[in-house]
Amino acid sequence: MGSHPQVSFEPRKTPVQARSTVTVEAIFEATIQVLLEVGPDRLTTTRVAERAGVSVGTLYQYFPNKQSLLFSVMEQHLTHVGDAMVQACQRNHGQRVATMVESVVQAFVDAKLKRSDISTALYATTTGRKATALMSKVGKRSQAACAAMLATASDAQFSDLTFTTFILFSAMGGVIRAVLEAGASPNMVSLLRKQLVLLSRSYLMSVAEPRRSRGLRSARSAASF
Amino acid sequence: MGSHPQVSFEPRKTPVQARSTVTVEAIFEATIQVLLEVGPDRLTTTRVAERAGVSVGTLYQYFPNKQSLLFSVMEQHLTHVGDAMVQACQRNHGQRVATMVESVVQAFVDAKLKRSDISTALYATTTGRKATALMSKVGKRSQAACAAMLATASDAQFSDLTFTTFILFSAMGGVIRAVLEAGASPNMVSLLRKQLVLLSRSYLMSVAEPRRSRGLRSARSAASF
Amino acid sequence: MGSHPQVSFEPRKTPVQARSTVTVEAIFEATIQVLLEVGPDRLTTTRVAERAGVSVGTLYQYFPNKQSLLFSVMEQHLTHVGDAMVQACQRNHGQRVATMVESVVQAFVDAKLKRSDISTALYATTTGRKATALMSKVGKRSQAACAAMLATASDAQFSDLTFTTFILFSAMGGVIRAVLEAGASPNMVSLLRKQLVLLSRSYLMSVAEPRRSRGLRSARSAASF
Amino acid sequence: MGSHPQVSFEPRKTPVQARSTVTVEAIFEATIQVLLEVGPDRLTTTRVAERAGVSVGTLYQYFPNKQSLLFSVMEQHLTHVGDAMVQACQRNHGQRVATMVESVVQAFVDAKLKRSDISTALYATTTGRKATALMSKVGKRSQAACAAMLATASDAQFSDLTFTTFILFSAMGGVIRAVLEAGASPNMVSLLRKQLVLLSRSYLMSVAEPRRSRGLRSARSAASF
DNA sequence: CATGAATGAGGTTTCATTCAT
DNA sequence: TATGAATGAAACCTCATTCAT
Repeated sequence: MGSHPQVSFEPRKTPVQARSTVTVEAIFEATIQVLLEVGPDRLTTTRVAERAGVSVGTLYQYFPNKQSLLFSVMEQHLTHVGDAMVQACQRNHGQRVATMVESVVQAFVDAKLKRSDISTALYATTTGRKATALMSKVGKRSQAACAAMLATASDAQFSDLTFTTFILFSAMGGVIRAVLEAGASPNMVSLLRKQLVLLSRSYLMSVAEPRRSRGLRSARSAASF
Repeated sequence: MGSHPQVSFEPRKTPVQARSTVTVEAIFEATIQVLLEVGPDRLTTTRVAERAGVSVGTLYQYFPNKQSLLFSVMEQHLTHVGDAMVQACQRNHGQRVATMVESVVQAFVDAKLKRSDISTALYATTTGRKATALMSKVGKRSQAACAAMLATASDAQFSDLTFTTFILFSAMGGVIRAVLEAGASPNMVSLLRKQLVLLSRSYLMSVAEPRRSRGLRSARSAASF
Repeated sequence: MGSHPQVSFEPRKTPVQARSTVTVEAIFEATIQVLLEVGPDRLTTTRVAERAGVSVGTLYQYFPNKQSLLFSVMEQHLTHVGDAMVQACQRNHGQRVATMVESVVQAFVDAKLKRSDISTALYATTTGRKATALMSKVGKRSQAACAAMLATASDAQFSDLTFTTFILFSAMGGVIRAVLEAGASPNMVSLLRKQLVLLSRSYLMSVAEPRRSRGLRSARSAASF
Repeated sequence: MGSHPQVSFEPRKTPVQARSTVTVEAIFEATIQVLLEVGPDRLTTTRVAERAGVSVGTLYQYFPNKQSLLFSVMEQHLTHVGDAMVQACQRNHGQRVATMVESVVQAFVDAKLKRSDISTALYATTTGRKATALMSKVGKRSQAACAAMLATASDAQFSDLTFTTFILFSAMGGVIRAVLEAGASPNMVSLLRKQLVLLSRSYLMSVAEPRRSRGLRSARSAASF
């Protein structure tokens, strides 16, 4: 069956000089704006260039084709989100599960909402093998960091963290997406945080085994909520 | 910000005659196939018609434009899934939460996986306000049915079921999507079912209040998993 | 080293219906005209379509790309010329060399000059591997026919006809090309014919061995220099 | 009919300084290479500059536009070939026709094959009035030199040398071109030389009148067929 | 003088949609 | 009603050329 073949993709030149960096940044920003304003179907390279205040030619100096532009924008955003997640996870090694969950959810929601326009714009762009692969790759990185963190939980232990974090992140991702697509109002957001914490914590606890080594009361009973 | 203006949309004629139904069905099927084979960007009405074994002209007899075709395909699929969900919910009024969860997850996974090709194909098409609106609308129907069901749970009661089911379905949707995009292998699927049950049950229990009226053991302690 | 990669090439649909044939013919003719008027560098598909009185879209229904259009025009012309040559050769089996030469030169000059505009136009298009390959292929056919004919000459025999006819045709081709590019006036043309006959006949006789079976004076000794 | 208008053309500055000469030479060489690697359609000034190890700007210091670059490359090559021919002709005044032919063919083949890559590359560039005119002009010079030489032949005399040499050179040119395009193998080349000698000599003898003053056997009667 | 980022006109190609047959 | 040839607006992308640094 099909595989939606696509083309090269590597950005054409890495902008080293100051002017170039500015240009590329403007193009990125313009892409988001156009995406939000007219939608992905009617996003044209000309429109993006126009909005960025450069000529099409300039755009094509940095991106070999339209796909690569969209891909780069996506990559940048996902990398930002991923970085935030990884850091949050690293900061919480050794904590109790509840604390971990709190931090990770916090980081996730913050990262997504900081530029919620970008997140929203990109949902419409998640097309094609490359995009899926990228999302998956970046997802894996966060999940791995999270798994590493959870392995150090002081009050629980897990048997298949790779799969568990995959489920966890997919679920969180689905929820955030739905909320953003519904148009997130501020108080919706605070509700969102709470629910994501509940969702994540209860799921993790339900798949956890109590940590026996400490000879204390079962971690499970500790999570007596 | 923008609003991605789109065009008319209603299917052009209701296929009452037998032949029409066959034709429309062939067009639907062809759409899915083309979507999977060449991707949404390169899906053309001509290609779909060709694959369906009719001429473009004929296609345009049943759908006023390309968008309406895609919209109809999506609608049909989502309606199928929605129906399955609603029925599953109706069948489980008055049951215990655990039973409800089991049934709903079962119905959801079955519906999505029965034609997982369609689900996958459509993820690539979820574009534009209309599509989002449709998804939201169909989602609401299922969520409402689910909420109605949960309200009758014999062992728990919930305070904000509208919001709770929204979160629940978003989470399940996110997980299924991730699994399908990762390429669902059969044993991945059975794992999926179990995890979705865990995820859903633990979340619901964590937001439930025990049903006091029946004077029985607290529902919460019942969820002692 | 390089190979000037090119793309597909097969004409897109074979025009079976009357209308289509007319359209394709118009496009061919328009191509020649544009080629002659503005030269190959400034030949654009839009211009060709315009001149042919159809829309660009129509042009692209029959030719997948610009190259394929030019290629087809070339192919048609070369095939015509080739056919003429082959027929001339077949008509002269068993004749004396002088007669053969006369006929072949006649056919060659006639074919090239009948639509000298096309010949001229195409010289500017002989670019890329495919084009060279086509010329070579069509050339080989004529050369083979000529070789077959010469093998039956009543007054001479040849040892390496493949190579001999290759040289012969290359030489004739070079001369015709030069004359056309110089802008062939009518009396230039009649001179051309005579010189080509001289050139061809003297070359052939100089590489011929006398046909011994007839027991007459050796043709070779006649070519004493 | 059309006239393929083109632009200015004179190289922008005569490279007197040593560095300039080196640069220009590098650009010439790069042009050939690019021509051979990607073909004339995809030859870009940027690519040539890159390959030459200079910036586009620099290239434009020496050539006012792309055409002029190609023209210059062609001119240089044709001038080389032409010089070689003229010298060969001058060295053979007063010789017998057979000797003359031998020398001229030798010079021609050597000149073309010394840088057969250039010859091949340029076949793809022979486009536009200017180019044709240049070829014609350089051709005329060689032909004139050859005519002058033939006029001094010790064993034959010719009535219309201008036309005769035109035919002769066109024929030789056609043959060399065909051989180069077929991909000249070394032993093909040696065959080529012999055949060109045969072709040229027999043609010249067939159009020659015997030189009566020397009272020898008539060359014409030898061409008895 | 050299550089190479920026320009933007213009070329190629696609594809939703119509309409005469 | 079905067909599919024709349409042409509009998208993508290239590349000769300039000019500020």
